[in-house]
Amino acid sequence: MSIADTLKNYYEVLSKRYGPQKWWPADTPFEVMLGAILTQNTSWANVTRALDNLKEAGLLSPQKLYEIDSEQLAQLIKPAGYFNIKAKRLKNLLDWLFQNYQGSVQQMLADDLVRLRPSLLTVSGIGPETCDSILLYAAGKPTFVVDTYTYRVLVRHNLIWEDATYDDIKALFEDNLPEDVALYNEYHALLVRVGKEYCRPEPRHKGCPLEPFLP
DNA sequence: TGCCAGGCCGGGT
DNA sequence: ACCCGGCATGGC
Repeated sequence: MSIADTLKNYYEVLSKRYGPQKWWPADTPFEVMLGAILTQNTSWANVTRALDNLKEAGLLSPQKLYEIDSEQLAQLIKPAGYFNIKAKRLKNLLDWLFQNYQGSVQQMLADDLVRLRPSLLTVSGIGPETCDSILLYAAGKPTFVVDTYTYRVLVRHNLIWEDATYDDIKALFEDNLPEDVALYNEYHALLVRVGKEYCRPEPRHKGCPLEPFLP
């Protein structure tokens, strides 16, 4: 069976087992952007507290966050952890948004993926996963998001070697699936879902069968 | 109680 | 080109 068929079958099995995942959990594209940084190596429950603080303070707008000072921002996002560094990273993102798009999320969303991605990756604090999360879930661009669960699930199925890079894994999906935003959206969410349940950090489960994928 | 969570950076080899 | 320590809160 081809890789394309295998990936398609994985998707079907996961989709039938878990149903629609309804990602990304946010009200606006801008909120997705903030959440993408806040959730770096952090549980989503802690991120929602930080976002609630910002929402209560009436700061869920580019202009407001651009104007607030980093120390004050850090205190508000404290529940998300790494609050000092994440406050700076949010500021870096806002600086980028104002320098390139006059602070307009709508302008940014309208830009092309091929221009947007390299540009966003120059922002300090935005690595490949955060970048692709913003592009897929906020901007609706066809770019596959890879995360630690994606890696673990694929390794467990011997679909990649342990030394596979982010770009290797991203290309595996993009080269073997139709370029479909809705599919990329749901597939990543499902990989996170199954990964949380079955793929604890190695080597604890090394060699264990990944039950949802068994015939 | 320690381990883990929807990573990334910067300095050292 | 890798490798690793640091960053930090909250749940189980």
